Amino acid sequence: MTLTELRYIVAVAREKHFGRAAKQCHVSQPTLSVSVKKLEEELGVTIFERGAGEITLTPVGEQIVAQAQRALESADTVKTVAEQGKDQLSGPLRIGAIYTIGPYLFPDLIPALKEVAPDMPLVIEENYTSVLREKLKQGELDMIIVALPFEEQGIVTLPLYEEPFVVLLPSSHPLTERKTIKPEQMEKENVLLLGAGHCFRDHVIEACPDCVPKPGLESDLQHTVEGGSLETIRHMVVSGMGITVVPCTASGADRYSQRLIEIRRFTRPIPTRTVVLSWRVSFPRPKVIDAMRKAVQSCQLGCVKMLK
Amino acid sequence: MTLTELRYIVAVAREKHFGRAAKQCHVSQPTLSVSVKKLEEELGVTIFERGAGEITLTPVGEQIVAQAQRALESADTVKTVAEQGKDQLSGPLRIGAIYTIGPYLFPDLIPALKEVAPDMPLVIEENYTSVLREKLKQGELDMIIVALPFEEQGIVTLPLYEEPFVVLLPSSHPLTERKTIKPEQMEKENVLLLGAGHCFRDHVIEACPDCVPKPGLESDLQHTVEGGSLETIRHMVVSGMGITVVPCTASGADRYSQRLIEIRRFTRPIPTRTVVLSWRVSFPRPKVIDAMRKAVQSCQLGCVKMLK
DNA sequence: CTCAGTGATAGAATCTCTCTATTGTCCACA
DNA sequence: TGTGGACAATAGAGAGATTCTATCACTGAG
Repeated sequence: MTLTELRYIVAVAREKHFGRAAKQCHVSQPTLSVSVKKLEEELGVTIFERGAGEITLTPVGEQIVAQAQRALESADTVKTVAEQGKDQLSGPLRIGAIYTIGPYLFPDLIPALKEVAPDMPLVIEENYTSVLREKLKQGELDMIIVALPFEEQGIVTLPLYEEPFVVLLPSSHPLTERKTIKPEQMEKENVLLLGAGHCFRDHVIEACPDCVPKPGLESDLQHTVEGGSLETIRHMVVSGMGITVVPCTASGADRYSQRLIEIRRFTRPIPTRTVVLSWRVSFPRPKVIDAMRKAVQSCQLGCVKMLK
Repeated sequence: MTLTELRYIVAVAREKHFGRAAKQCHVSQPTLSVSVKKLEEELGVTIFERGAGEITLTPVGEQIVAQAQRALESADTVKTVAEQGKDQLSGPLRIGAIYTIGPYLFPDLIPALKEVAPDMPLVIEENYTSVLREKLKQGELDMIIVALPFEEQGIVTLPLYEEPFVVLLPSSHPLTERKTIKPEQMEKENVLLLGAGHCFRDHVIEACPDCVPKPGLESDLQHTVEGGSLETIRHMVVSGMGITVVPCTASGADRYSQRLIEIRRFTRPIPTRTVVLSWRVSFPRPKVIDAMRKAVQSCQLGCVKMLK
């Protein structure tokens, strides 16, 4: 049984005439005759009574044609669904970002995305790079926003922007005297760090190798804030427990009074991280990628340098 | 788009694996790959994301597969409907009979039919041969029961039984003295006849040509009972208005007391009529024909001679 | 770095579908 | 009683689609 055959019997039932039905189906009359007969044989039922005069439907035939119409309708709906869903910007999109990007990017990014793709529901997740990497590969996430280095087979990575790091100091800290800070000047400071797993921890260690104790070495200063977030660390800076380094978007420049916390840029060369967008090579919605790029570029991140 | 393609995508969506899906569909894996791709191209959307690991459904793909399942179900229902309707003895059957048969045959025939085909609704009609003939040809009736002669192109005629004619006399009539009656003995009698159009009128005229006035000839006796039925005529016989000839099944032998009406057989050769069953050669329910024959033969018509 | 697993691709064989041409019936008209 | 027209069925050929086997390309594991 094929959809074509069903179309044929519906046409014959409507026209009660093989010739006219054939014309409507854009096929020849023999084609119709043969197809209808074939279907009748397959079903084991006579659908039409071909008499001298008009063609009539048998009692079974009537039921069959009615059901055939329903089936054709269902099949047509498949096309409709496809047509409606053709818009790649309509299905849900699952985005992930690392902890040190999400809270500072999403508030700008999500409205921007809603602008270019208003019908695309967004599912947001924040996590470690390693977790995001796996979820992306497994198809549990469609796109992730992480920081370089990030290499993965079958994953495409597109640089979005370069983000300078800044130093956060308590207002009373001696270093506030300086306009820009060199990593070496922080050597003796208690530099608060995120826990292991946060890639930004590694970035900071790379930027000021001497600010933190060497692995395995004991230290009386508690540098690492396990399970903490940049926000936690900032609060700790405010309360004088140390200084820290954060990506500029996390500086909270717009949220804190200068009386509590001071922000200082690094002396050139300024340490930065490159924020990238990644997706599976097989991800089949190129328009979504484009929309995402546009949305990121339209974000007012101020301190960052948009790429491309 | 074909039902096969829909089956394929449903299988792939279920198995999330082309190889296993191919096995389930009893085709090779390339067949599936090509078919799915073809459908995707036709619909203009990507249904599956073929990544490194498991195959996943795109948002559109999920909707499409769901709708495809519904379409397949509808198509399957066509088969179910056909299967259920295969029983030729289940659809309604429209039977016609002439006025001089219906009232005497149906009371026996209908219960007999219900016996062999309990699920076949019956639609009954009584009319003149000419009307039944047209309705049969037009497909408004499926089978008719008439008396010979009955010839028609495209119509099959099967003799059912031979029915002798009998004479009905008022109890006081001189002819009641005789055990059997010869047509010539009725020459002077007022023989009551059905109106034109009733084939039985012609049968009687053929049986006793001399009992009725020649066409065009005036007669002081009113022979023809226009618009009447055999029942009307019998009542007229009872009330002494004349005698008549009826088919034996219409003699009412079982319903009238002998004090009111007398029944006499004809002297041999007994005039008879042959009652036949007719249907269009194209009528597609042979089992119904068989059921009808069986039902007629099981009727307790007493006086008639069943054929074959 | 090789091997197993998986989906895509290529080319050939087969099957199916559709077409044109024709036949067979029925019916209307003369 | 033919005769022509309308209509569906049938026959045979050609085109197109489907499916197969064999192979390739890619990924991930040991």
